[in-house]
Amino acid sequence: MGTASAIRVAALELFAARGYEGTTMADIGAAVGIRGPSLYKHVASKQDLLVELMTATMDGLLELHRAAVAGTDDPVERLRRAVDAHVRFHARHRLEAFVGASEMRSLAEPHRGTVLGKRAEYERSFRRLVEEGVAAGRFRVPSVRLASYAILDLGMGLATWYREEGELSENEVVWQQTEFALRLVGAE
Amino acid sequence: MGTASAIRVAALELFAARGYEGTTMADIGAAVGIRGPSLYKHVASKQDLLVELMTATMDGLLELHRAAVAGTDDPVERLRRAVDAHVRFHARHRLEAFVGASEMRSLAEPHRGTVLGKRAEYERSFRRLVEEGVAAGRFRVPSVRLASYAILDLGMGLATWYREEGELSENEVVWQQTEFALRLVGAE
DNA sequence: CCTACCGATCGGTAGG
DNA sequence: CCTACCGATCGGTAGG
Repeated sequence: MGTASAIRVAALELFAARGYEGTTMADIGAAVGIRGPSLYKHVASKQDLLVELMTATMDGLLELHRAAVAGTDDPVERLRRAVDAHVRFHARHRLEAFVGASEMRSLAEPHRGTVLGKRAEYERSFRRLVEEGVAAGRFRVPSVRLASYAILDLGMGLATWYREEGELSENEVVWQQTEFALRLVGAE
Repeated sequence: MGTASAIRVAALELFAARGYEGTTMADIGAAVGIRGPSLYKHVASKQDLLVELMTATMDGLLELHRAAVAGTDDPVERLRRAVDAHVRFHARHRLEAFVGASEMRSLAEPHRGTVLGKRAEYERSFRRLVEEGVAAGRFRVPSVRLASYAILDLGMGLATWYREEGELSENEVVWQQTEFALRLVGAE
């Protein structure tokens, strides 16, 4: 692993544990065995570390999402695959998801706007999946918007309590959350 | 409204918008029309503002929860009332819930341990409600723990996207989320 | 990759 | 409730 990527990993863990404002460049340097000022040979700034982390996270999530829903036309199966990708991503990238949700305020413009735009696009896509299922008579929900928020919240919440060392394997959690999502929309 | 409570309101809004570390005592003072140092006539420290905010939030949530489940023995109705209280609290106290979830790391010991203990107690109580329903044959869930986490996550997520000015009233959101929770546990 | 350092900012205190 | 100020800390630069 190169120094630059070791720095990114250290920054992610520290941002998650202490927050962006609570993390110093000296902290990040110490985590990879160098002094704070030496970091500037590898990264442009502390803010740049946050920008890269948050945009890469949203890009990765969107890419997985598009691949997941591209394979089939059946509304139930499309939602199932989208939830699978959503939950799996949040289980595998807990820290990224947590930082992404809690450090939006530390992200400067114009990057903040970019990330918010991608997040809105992701939400719209999920809403469309629920709409398709309703239109096809396969889902029954009181509100499409609330149902899609609820499904997204299942995955985001997971990022706060899931632990790799826990008693539940990733596949078990993914399966159960997918089941919850399908129950939630009244899938038939 | 007294100065002390105006200060608490301002601190809550600023902690939610900029984070605890990103908020200065001068910011809080400016929000109530005084200078930073003058705050110390009303509060002990910046940390004390966070401690009061987070403990009061968890105490309020626990109190509402206990009152909600005390009125009936029917498992379905008990869960319905608990979810109602949970969702309503998170709709009415969005900022408190958001700060409570994102600023745990800024809370110093021993208060951090106290708040974590209360949160664990709250989670256990919800888990027990789901267990009761399963034991009575009224719920069908693959995992009691995951189902209760999922229900709790519905309310916590709401704190990030709910807006009082939005198109959905508090009662509508509460009703729909309660419906989602009951679907989630396969209530009969 | 380091030390030395700059300019700015912070929480909190002194003293009125 | 204020100004003046302390001691500490921060992100980033200079210069090697």
